[in-house]
Amino acid sequence: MSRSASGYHHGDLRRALVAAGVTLLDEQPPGRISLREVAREAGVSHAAPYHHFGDRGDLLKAVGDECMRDFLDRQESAVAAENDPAARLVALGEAYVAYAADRPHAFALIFDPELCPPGDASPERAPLIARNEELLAECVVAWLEGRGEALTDAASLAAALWGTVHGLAGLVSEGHLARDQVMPALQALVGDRGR
Amino acid sequence: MSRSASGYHHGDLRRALVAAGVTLLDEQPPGRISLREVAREAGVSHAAPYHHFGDRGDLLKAVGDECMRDFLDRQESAVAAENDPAARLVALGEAYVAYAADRPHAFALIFDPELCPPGDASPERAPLIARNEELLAECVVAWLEGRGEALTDAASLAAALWGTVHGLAGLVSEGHLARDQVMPALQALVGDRGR
DNA sequence: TGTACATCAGTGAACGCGCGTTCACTGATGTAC
DNA sequence: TGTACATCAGTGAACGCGCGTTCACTGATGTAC
Repeated sequence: MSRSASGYHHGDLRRALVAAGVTLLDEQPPGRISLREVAREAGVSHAAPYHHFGDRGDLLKAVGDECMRDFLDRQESAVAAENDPAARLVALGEAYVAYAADRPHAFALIFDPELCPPGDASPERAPLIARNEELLAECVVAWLEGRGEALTDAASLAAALWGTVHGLAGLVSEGHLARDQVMPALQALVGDRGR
Repeated sequence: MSRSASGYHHGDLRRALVAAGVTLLDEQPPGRISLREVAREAGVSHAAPYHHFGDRGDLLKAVGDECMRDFLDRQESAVAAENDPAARLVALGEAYVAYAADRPHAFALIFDPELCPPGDASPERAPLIARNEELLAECVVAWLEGRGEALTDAASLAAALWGTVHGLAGLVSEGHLARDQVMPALQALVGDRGR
């Protein structure tokens, strides 16, 4: 069996390195994670990663892709767990903010314009980004329909609400807002206020 | 005249170093700005800053304070230029986003939890933060009053709208949203939609 | 007005450090015969 | 089944770099007499 569990030499070092990077993000901001430290965490020499990634930037991009996958999965699950359109929208926001609060450095990496420039997303990542925008748009449209409102500004409203959840996520993960202020804030905006 | 224009030795190196730091933020993210580079930019030896700041962190905090001052000033001016409550609120948001778009690295420094931890703001900075939150709260309350709405959730709504402008600012400065999508987004949220 | 002295902002050499990257190598694996 | 060979993932030494910080110093300024 040529591709057994412990595979060629290491098994699947590429995957192990990405996992090590994700682990390191528990403790440190992405800008401070070095290629050498990732290799150390994976139990491998500091030159080994060069057999799987072009350079430090490529490695961190792959780590960012992995985080993005997780981030999107959590939003999908949260939305799927609710039926009412307003509740689905709020659930998406809550999941978005919860990820940033739980994994602030992973969240920072996903949106870091230097390490993960949105301009040239990898072929792995581009569909995840597209799907995330689609998911939000679906939630916003369903919510407007449920309220019997016109869909004229749906796109602008989706942009504004993306801003809201993104900003609340940033403020919480940066320590400017307490996590328990988030739900009331979302409810105040999406709730019955402007019936 | 003992405290003349070119003062003691350098004049006012402390101020010059902060200004140099602000200049460097035009080109580089805060995490990559070194104390040595700031000294170089100010035309002084790399040991000189230690006569004015305890370490690199203190220097960057002072740079962050200066940026915060500028950031707040722009919001104050934008709000003062409008009379209608809704227009004032939108103007605040626009100024907030415009700052992030024009000076993304300065914006990042202001909110960087490592370099400018919100927990221990300097005596210079704390009142600026307080004033900024007050300014936003004033605008939200006036806007609600103008619409004849109750002020019950004013605080939560202010938090949500802070999230919105903060998030739009982040998304624009990180390259996920085009700047010209911001005004329509703000209008869609604050405009007449939910009359 | 002149002189001796104290102050202290800025200098430049030096330190130790971790980093990204390169490179010749090694040795385990898979393949051909 | 056994042997010779090719492949290539991982190694460890080495490189040059910029960094933060320390330290003895220097020299211009301000002050006391």
